Amino acid sequence: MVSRPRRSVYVPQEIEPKWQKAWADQGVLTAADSSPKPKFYDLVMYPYPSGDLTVGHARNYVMGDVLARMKRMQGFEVLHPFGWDAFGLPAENAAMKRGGGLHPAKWTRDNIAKGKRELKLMGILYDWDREVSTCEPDYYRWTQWLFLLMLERGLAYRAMAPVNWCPVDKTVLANEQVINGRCWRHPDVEVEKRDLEQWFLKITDYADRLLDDLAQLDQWPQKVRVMQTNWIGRSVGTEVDFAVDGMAGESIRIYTTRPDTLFGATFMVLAPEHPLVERVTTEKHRARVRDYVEKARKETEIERLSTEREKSGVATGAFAINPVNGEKIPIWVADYVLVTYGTGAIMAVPAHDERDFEFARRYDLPIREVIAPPAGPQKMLREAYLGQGKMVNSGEYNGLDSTVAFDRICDALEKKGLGKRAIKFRLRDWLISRQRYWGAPIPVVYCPRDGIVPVPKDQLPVELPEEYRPLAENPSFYETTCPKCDGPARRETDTMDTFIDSSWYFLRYASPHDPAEPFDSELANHWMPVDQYTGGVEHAILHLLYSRFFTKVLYDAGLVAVTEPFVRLFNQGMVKRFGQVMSKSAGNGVSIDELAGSAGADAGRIYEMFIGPPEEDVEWTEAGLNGVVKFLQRVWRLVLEPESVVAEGGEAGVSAVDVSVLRRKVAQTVGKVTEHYDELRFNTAVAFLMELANTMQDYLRGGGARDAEWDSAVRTLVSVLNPLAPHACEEMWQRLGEKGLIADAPWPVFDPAVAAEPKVVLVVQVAGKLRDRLEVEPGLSEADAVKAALASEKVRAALDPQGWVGGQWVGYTGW
RNA sequence: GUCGGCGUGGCGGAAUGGCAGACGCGCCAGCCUUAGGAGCUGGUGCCCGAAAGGGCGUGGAGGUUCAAAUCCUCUCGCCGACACCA
Repeated sequence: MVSRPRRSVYVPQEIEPKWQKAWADQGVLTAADSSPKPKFYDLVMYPYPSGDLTVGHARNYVMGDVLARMKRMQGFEVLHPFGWDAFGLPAENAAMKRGGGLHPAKWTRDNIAKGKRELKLMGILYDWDREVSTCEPDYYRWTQWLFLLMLERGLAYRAMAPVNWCPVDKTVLANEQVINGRCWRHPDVEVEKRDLEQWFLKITDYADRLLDDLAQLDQWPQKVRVMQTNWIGRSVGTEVDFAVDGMAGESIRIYTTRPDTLFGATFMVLAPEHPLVERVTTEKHRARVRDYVEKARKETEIERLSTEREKSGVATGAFAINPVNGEKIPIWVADYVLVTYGTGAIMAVPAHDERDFEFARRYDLPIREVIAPPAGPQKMLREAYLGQGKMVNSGEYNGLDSTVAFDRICDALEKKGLGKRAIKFRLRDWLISRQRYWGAPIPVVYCPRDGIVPVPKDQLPVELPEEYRPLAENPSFYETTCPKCDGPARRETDTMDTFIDSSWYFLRYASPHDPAEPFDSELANHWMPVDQYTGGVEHAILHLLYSRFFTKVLYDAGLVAVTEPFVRLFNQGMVKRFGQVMSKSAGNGVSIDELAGSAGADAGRIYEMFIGPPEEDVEWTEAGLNGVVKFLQRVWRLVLEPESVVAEGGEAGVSAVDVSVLRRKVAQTVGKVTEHYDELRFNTAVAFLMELANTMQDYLRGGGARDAEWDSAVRTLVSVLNPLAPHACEEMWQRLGEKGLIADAPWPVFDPAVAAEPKVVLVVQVAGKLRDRLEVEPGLSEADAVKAALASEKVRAALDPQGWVGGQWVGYTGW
């Protein structure tokens, strides 16, 4: 049965396509590079074109769109671009897994087309003229160019690195593709560790700046800044040389953050990969040490780094001399020491380090306390004491505070040339080589005569061959000539990590078609920095750290004027359904087509904003969506058919909303909604709009005239609702007889004088308890307020018999 | 283990030192009816009460304050990140 609307009813399907076309035809969100208006760069993290876009993914795009539309109405020239992180393992894997032999390029481009259509269906406006796709040669040409820039600046280098290797596929795997130590495609094949020469970027050169500049990012979530701080992991300590006993000239350099515990070192530990292991090991211990090192190398990274596991190690038979007291201490090899951090060797102070303590207990090594806790020396050493305290068992330093001894010991070591202060970072250089087809080829050539030769910039891009097959097995790709000597040479067959593609895409948007350079510096400097960057918290470290690194390198190269790319960062929550993150593959996704075909894109947009706080994960429900549909329908009627709102038979007794209340509510709503959109507090912004609609309805019911005041209220409601529900608002705007698009209409101006309440409620508390509420003039003096309060029967009753608390006025609320 | 976040009605949530529960969902009662997955009115934290009114109430226990969901200490629970970085 078809329900028969008696009035013109809001039918989203009839209006949404029409306005989407109008916006596209009029280029509504096309950003002009030269505009007298102030710029606003509104960016959302571009996605992998994985083809499973749902209303869940659309949520953060809607956030960006609401802001873009408001900023535009407020008179900003808004840059709101979109693009595709189209290269990389996810695209390639998906092509292999789901595409049934489909070429990654075809698969990717098809998904881009699908995704683009769906975003338009949601009414999200991007400047599609600026769309970038990282897998296209006119994009990755510049990714390669930037790699060469890194190379020129000494920031790209080759080095041996242990990597995860799948013996069946004959390829390196990303960490994410190693599941329980096995290849994701061959669950019965264990991944091997291999040493391979790989390309790295020297992000560690920028560790200090990446850390220090976090302080400027005061509009980033605290959480992300803390995560980056921890990831960079700056520590202050000392390097100390321990001579190897009986081996003249041989010494082991260690790094410690606690030189004050030097007297407590009772053994030393080398990482299994430490180059001195072979040399210091005595004949008697050689076989056991070799076994141990061999075993350690076979273990996966995950096993090696597990803190759960009991520590293991072997003695080398060698001894070292503690430089502060001449003591002979044994040298061990143990895999709890990492060759990649510090110097790959440590002095072990079991009394004051948990890990050394555990190891000493296991192998029955001595434990000597050298820092006494404030409560005095521990009689029974049951656990390591990590804090500061008075020095004991430390020769001339005894009795000093350990924080003082720290510096004295460092000074003494430096004077004798046995050590020096050092700063270490946890951050490692960025391994960017990927043995994959679907990526930007690293633009270098290996020449037997000239060695590593960069491909000249004017010969870029090094294009991916059409044929989908490993580059290292494709002679027509790798067989080439040396750009220097013209002799036969071999191309690099590794491609770049996709995080490189995404480390600069926000700059390409400034001049996406520039044929001569990655971006036009002048335009980049015009649009940068990004004013609002919205995306998932899963990129808190990787993408955001890499982008910051790239920006700083480009700043140093004089190509951009900013040192930080993103002024304000926002991490939105995920949309769940039936308790699980919404996705097509999980089978709980709501597609954008479904939404547009039922409740409509506008209701979907409002619902995505109203569903909960933007940073929280939220649960999608049909009931919640329905509530928003009803709200939109009510607005529709208020705006277009106010006569239908007043029920037949009059509305006597309806709470009176007179015109001054209406006028005030409208002004207050403008103020609050503007503020809350700006702060991305969309859920409460929607609530304010609902309140306004309720007030307007009450006004009509109470017999309010549909005069100029009403007309103004209606237009204001439509204007401030527009960023959330742009199709419906365009339609209402037109039907109201307004000329032009509401997308181009000016944003209502907040007038605090109109918004001010003529009367306020003075809430009187006595001894912390609410006693009365009085209607008073706003801004009345303290004395008058007290007087008014004391005039209240209820207040006086509360005061008696104890009297006025403290005998004085302390404050009031409800202003 | 370390760091961080979060605990508020039946539900999503609002309030960031000053009226707890805005707004919405759901539910209850009623109205209207073209009988709908529609619209409207009123109610809806808990307890006592016919009502007026009173008491209690933001995971728990203390504390600071005239005043605490909000600040502090401890504690329980859930979630997230990092996890041998010397």
